[in-house]
Amino acid sequence: MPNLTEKEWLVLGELWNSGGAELGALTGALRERTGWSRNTVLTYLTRMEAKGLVSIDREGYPRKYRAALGREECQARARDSFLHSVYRGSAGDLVAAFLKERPISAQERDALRRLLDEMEV
Amino acid sequence: MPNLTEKEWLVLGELWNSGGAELGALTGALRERTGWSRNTVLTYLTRMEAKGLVSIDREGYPRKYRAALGREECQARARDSFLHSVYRGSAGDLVAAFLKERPISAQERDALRRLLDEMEV
DNA sequence: AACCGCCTCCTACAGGTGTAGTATTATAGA
DNA sequence: TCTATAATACTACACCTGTAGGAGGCGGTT
Repeated sequence: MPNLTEKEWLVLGELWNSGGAELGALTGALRERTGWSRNTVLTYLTRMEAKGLVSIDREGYPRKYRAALGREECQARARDSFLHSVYRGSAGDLVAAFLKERPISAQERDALRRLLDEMEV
Repeated sequence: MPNLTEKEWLVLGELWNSGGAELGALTGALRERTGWSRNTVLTYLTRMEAKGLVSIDREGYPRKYRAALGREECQARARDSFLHSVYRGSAGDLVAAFLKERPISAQERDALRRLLDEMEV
């Protein structure tokens, strides 16, 4: 499974949010961010099925389209590829860069501190 | 400038490391990770010049090939795109996911704590 | 039964990416 | 100066991606 494209993340994002949808609903949900025609959405779905990213339930009409992989799993793959391509494997540099650039909330800071403490052990 | 591909990161990585190189040296440096022929490397270089990623110094022969953008700059773009596509903008989630998965060294942990403390202000 | 609107299938097509082969040119060494 | 070798230029080609259009099927409404 190669990396997902930006558009594929959009499609999967809607499928994860909705837990699966029919074409019309999905096209509607994607309209704002993409402006895609129904046919374009359908092309994505069928191509993504061939890649094992989407599963199409062909019982019933209209079909039901679902994400074939979990969000976590896809994120994990994407992290790995990003870490290696962009930061040559240095997770510390990567995390520092994100933290420096994107101010995060106090709660998130605390959560991260707790995370660091747990790692201590 | 669209996102860099994995291979483009490899090419730029060598150019950043070496500070610029001639074709033979670059092909050699990439050989282990890619196995590319000289021609393939050259194709990357000329296409990447067209995209503004590489600058070709045509004074002298052989040419000198250099990265046209800084590593930091490219990483920043990549971070942004990754953050939005994969974590829908939630830097906290993203950082937590990297930390959970990749154990980092004690020094890095301390560095991150200091970073979090600085952010406090 | 006919029609309308959605759904699905099939087809298309341009531009990008990965990976060279071939032809030509420049250079350095014999 | 002739020549092997490296560098460059030009061309190729298959597969992927983005983005549909057209034709026909299905089901609910008159």
